[in-house]
Amino acid sequence: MIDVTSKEIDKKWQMEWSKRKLFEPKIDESKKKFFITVPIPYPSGSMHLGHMYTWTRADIYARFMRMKGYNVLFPQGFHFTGGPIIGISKKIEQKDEKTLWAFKQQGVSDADLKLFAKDPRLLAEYFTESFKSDFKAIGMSIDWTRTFITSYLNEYYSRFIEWQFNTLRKKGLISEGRHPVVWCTKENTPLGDHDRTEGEGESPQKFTIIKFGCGELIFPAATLRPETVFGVTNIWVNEGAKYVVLTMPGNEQWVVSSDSIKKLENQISGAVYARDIEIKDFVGKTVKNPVDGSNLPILALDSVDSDIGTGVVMSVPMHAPFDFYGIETSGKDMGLTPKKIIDVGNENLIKEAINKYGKTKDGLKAATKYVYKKEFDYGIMNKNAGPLAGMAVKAVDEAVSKFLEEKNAYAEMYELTGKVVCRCGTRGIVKVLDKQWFIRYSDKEWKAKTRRLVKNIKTYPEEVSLQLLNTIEWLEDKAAARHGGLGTALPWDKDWVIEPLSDSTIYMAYYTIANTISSLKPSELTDSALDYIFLGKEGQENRKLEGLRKEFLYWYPLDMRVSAKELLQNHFIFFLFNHAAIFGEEHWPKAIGINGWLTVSGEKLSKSKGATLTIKKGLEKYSADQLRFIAAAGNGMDDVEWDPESINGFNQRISFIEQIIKRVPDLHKKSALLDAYLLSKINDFVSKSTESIENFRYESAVSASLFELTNEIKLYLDLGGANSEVLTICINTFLKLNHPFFPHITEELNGLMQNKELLESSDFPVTKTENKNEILENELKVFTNILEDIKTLIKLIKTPPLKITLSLAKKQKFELYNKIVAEAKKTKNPIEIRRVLRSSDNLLDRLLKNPSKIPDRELDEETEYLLFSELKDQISKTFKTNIEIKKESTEEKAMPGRPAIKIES
RNA sequence: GCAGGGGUAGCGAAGCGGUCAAACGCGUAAGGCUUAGGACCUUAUGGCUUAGGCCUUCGAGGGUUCGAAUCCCUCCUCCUGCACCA
Repeated sequence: MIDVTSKEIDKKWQMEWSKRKLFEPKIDESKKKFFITVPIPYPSGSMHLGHMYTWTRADIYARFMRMKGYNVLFPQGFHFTGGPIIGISKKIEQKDEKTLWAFKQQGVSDADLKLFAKDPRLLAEYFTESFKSDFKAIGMSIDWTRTFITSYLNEYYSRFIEWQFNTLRKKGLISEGRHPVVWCTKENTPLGDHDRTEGEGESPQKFTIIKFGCGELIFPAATLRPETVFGVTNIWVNEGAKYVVLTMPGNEQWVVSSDSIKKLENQISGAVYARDIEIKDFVGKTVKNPVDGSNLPILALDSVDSDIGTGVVMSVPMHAPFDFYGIETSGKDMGLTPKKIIDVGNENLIKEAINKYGKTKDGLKAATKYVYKKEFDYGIMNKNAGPLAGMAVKAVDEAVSKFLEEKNAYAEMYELTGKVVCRCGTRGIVKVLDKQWFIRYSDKEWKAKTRRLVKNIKTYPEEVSLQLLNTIEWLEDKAAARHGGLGTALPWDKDWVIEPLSDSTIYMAYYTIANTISSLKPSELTDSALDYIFLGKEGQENRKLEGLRKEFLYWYPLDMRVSAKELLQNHFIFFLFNHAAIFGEEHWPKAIGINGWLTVSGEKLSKSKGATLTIKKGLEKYSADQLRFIAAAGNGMDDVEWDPESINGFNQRISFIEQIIKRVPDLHKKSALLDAYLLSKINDFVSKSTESIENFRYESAVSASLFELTNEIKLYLDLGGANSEVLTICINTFLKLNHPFFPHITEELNGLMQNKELLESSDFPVTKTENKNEILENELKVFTNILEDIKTLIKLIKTPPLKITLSLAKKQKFELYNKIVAEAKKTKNPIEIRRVLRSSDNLLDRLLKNPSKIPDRELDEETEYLLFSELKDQISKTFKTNIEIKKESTEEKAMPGRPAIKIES
């Protein structure tokens, strides 16, 4: 018996493939090429089952295409670019317990940890090697001659990235500008989601500042709804808060809450603290409304949050519940006259909202949300709104800022959508980075080009394409560089390092030359040399570059890129954009395959969670193929649950096949119809399996090739089939169909079959239409149904049967039956069928009685009879009794596909 | 909030207008084999029946159709992404 969990078998075949260099393809003009990749992983920890899920999916495709006769390239590099490796190294140095625990879980020794603390590069290299050995151990058919790492640690790669950015810049797709980021003022770094203890997902939101003059001073009110300035009645401040004066560009003196100093200083260059003021002194004074020059009182209101915006708020009671309520309480006796400036077809919107949600803080918040949404969606500016009158609120944005600018009353600032706290404990703010390099993904022409690319790409599953197109719509400029972290410096501004999502967009092209590039010195890899290799720009031809150019032309474009869904709207979209910008249309990628996440007992495998389910640990318990059975867990983008118990099913099928292989030489019985049936039926599994693999539906593929196919062989044997020729065909088909999924064990069984050729070098099975016999398949189904029926009947009778008579329906009945079938293939509407057939036969009534059970499978009287006759002895044996098969029976109950059963006991 | 994808038996997962009580797998139960366990084999696994039958289900509620898990509308709920983070 083969030990299914054996690692020996894994190693044996891995060595065999490697010895024959089956995964190190060379240019071969006689073969069609197929180039497939998975995004480069970041080697900051061990590979876990979640990784394996994705890579196995790619490997299966690679092996499948290889068997289909393609010259397949499946390379794998590693991403060193970014901050975390350095961060982790630091944490180890600081002896952070969580980090140390996670690495010890992964089997890292204390000595190695010491090295990691000293040099982050050693950490990355350690896990690169760890990934590589895991990839090998689970049988990835990767070409390791083309592996590489990114960042300045690889001069060749850095040159490649410099070339990419120079090229983008020449095309006008790089720009310099201002950019708001969430920022920690203590650590002086941007706060990504992962750097926060609170406020994940919160982002900068633009506020308009409207400047209200008060003598020499300005009260800047921050608002999300500048159009309501036409309905402003007063200004709110919070008497309990501290206020200060800031000197702004143009020597303006702004009165703002002290909480907003840092924000404004970080956002508006030139903003400087001038002095403290006592806000109480201003309550009761007036400011000028920039819109019409009218005087508005400054009033105090407790609910004004000095921490949001500037701490100065304009009050628009008819359109803001807080203000409405504020006027009712604090501004009662001021004689203010609220003005309505937006019509939504409901005069009492604001009152109703407040009544509905209540006057508590939360109630007013909800009411605000409600009112804002209604007014934004349906509101029209009315005649009180000056130059905006008649415009939809939705469309008013540009006009209002222009209007305010003309009055010199406009400024802007950013506020967070919610509270953010850095890991260091500091409250996060929005900072506007003045000089930042962007990739201009907002560029209209570029978007159009990328849209065209996406429309021509094949995606699995199909919905991915829609998602990509939608992402193109909202995508904005992306900051492409930062300070610190590993990477490649911007070629024209060496202070900046190109950030990780931007230096990993076109490296698939680099694979094509990664194995031969060392024939050059990095310095020989000039922009014009790269222009020649990748873009075919003339003038740089020389013998050394010729070979690289050839490699690129042979392997590119990329035929398939595989990954999990979380990369879709970031990495993938950039990958597509950059290809559209840099490469000729003939080198645009062809297809994308996206999968969901692997969950284990309902939880997804993240880096921290994955620490306990590493490949290494998996391999202690299971063989590579048993683990690869993971890939059979799902079909589309949904998350899939991996149940280790299901491996039992895999083991069973493998040992079943092994047993059959051992028995085959002794089986020499021929059964005309049964043999023909199996050869016909096997086509179903070949086509289902092929189609499913092609569409990345591995669940379905394995279901067909591993389970349904063996079930069919079982049935064949149970019915007395014993033809070694037929079984040999079946087993060979089984091995080939399953080889992409379970390459090791199938090679082993293939050896047991004494086949000379490795499966890895064999052809993938194709359907043999000449063997297809649908009527026979239908009739066999009839037969197995009858067996079931007899079984239940015998159970009912409770005494052993003496004789069973099976009476087959008359030929005329079959004819009418098949007429119905022919009609049912067009429509199953019983009224229609009846109209066409117009027979008074009561068989018609019976068959059409239940519309959902109208037969649609063709049957044949002769075949039915021959099949039952051929298998007659088998029935006798099963039920230990005599069987009589009657043809052309007058038995009323006998129906086509449903012989009448008579049991004598 | 915006965009995309889901919600089917104890679990995983097919089906995407008509033999659907629901493929396939796991699990569970009974029986066989075995000294025993495991493995393996057989049978069962929505309900009610018991001469090959019927009924009810596919997140909830409506609608279209001779016919809907499948198409349309509303709602509930879960997953993913939303950018300087790999």
